[in-house]
Amino acid sequence: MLSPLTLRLQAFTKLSVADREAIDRVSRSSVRQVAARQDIAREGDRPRAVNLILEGWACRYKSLPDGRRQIVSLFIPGDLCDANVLILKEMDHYIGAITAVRLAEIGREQLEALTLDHPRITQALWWDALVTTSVQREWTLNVGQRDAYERISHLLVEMFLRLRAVGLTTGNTCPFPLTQTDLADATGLTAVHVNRTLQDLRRDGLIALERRTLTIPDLPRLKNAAMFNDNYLHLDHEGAHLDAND
Amino acid sequence: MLSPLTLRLQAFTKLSVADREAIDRVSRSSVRQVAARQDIAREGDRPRAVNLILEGWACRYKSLPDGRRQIVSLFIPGDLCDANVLILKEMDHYIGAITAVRLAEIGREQLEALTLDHPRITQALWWDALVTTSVQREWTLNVGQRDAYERISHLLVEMFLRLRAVGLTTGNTCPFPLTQTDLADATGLTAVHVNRTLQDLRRDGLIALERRTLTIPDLPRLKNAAMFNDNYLHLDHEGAHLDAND
DNA sequence: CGGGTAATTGACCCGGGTCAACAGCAGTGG
DNA sequence: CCACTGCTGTTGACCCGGGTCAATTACCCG
Repeated sequence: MLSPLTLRLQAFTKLSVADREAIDRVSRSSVRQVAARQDIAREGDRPRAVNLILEGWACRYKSLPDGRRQIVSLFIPGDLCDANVLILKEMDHYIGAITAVRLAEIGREQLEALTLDHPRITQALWWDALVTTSVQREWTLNVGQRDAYERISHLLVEMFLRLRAVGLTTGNTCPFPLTQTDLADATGLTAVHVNRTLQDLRRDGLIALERRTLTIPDLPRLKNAAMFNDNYLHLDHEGAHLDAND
Repeated sequence: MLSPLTLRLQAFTKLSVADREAIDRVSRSSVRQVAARQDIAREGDRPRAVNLILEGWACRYKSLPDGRRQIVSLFIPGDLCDANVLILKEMDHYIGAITAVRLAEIGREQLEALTLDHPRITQALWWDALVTTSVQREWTLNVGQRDAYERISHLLVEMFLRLRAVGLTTGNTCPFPLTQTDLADATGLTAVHVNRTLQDLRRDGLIALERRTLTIPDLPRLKNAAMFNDNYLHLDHEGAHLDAND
């Protein structure tokens, strides 16, 4: 049973036993529990640590002075919410817990030790950072060009695939704790319209979504509706040439 | 006269003479000229080099199967269009020239040599990558939450500030080579609506824009209209503690 | 001067927003 | 066990920001 972070990084490269143990050690170091709907970090804070999500869902969000709010990223177990990798002086966004969250705070020294001793992990963390940015670009496309039906479909497919990559799906089902208001904030729609669009998706047999559980009866069909191209997730084991030989 | 990249990185940290010379050397290594409106890199390509823009404007864009197109980033002199820093296997987006562009292709070996010998540059490149991602998040917010008037204002302010940081403004004026169609693709609006909104901005005395030249008579007022918060550009010399001591 | 790209305008329409009421359900305390 | 509270989801009526379509009008460049 591998940790979610290990599973995630292995989408890029196979890690050695020593690599995996190092990750496990770091994951157990400084664990923090955050209640649902609480902020994990605030805009204006000085970044203190990289947060590794161990359990639960979180998000990155930004807001405008008049209260409009945009969720710009979602985090699931195995995701690093790089609090800007300790280079930037000040957070320019919030990180908030959606469900109750268990996370590991990885300090600067630990991170440096980890990367110094484990070049494959360093590479894998780079991969992780690049993929995160790539996802952010896809979100810009999503919000900028897709209509409501495509946009919500796209988000659902993305989360399903990301959850599957860390072993958190069961068949064609996965947990989906976002409220319709959250979905609205993530897609740039209103909660009312999200509600109506979800009903359309259900009517068309593309999804079932109830009690915070999402079922996708026919993934290719939903992908199609979303114009989903998974190249931006870079899940195809691209660092194979670096694989540990054990 | 410092190169745009040096100027840009100095927003983060002061570089030593040796650092600057190393950057200059790399900037002169493998220079390529691309005509306006040509692609610099294509989706599906294997990334070959990091492209450093020396002159002209370029953009990163993604498109949907039915032709809808989203410009997700703009590049000006001094910007690195990391072609995924050579870790990812395949480009998930296009890079296109807006004007004629002169760029330097920085290969893997050169990049490694540069960072190995110049730790301050390594830090500065990290800063650059983080800021790029931060800008991407702000674009998601922009397209997701701001209305047309705010959205276009925001883009204009951002580009003005970025140009100013690399010495390419003159007073309250800067070059602005985007067509209204480009602006539309970058903001998720239609060209028709961009046209009408620009007229509103002109009527309100917030901008003058003609012959590819932008003038901002009252920057604070335009910032205000855009709900612009420049924290996401991280231009405040945050790596001061690393400054070269010469 | 001709041809092509970019900007502009008008008429009309629609996806999605707004407002407001209400229903379902979980948790909480008595 | 029940009443209360508050969040989440749902629905209807109506409206508006921005899209669509199509026709002109600059403008640029060879």
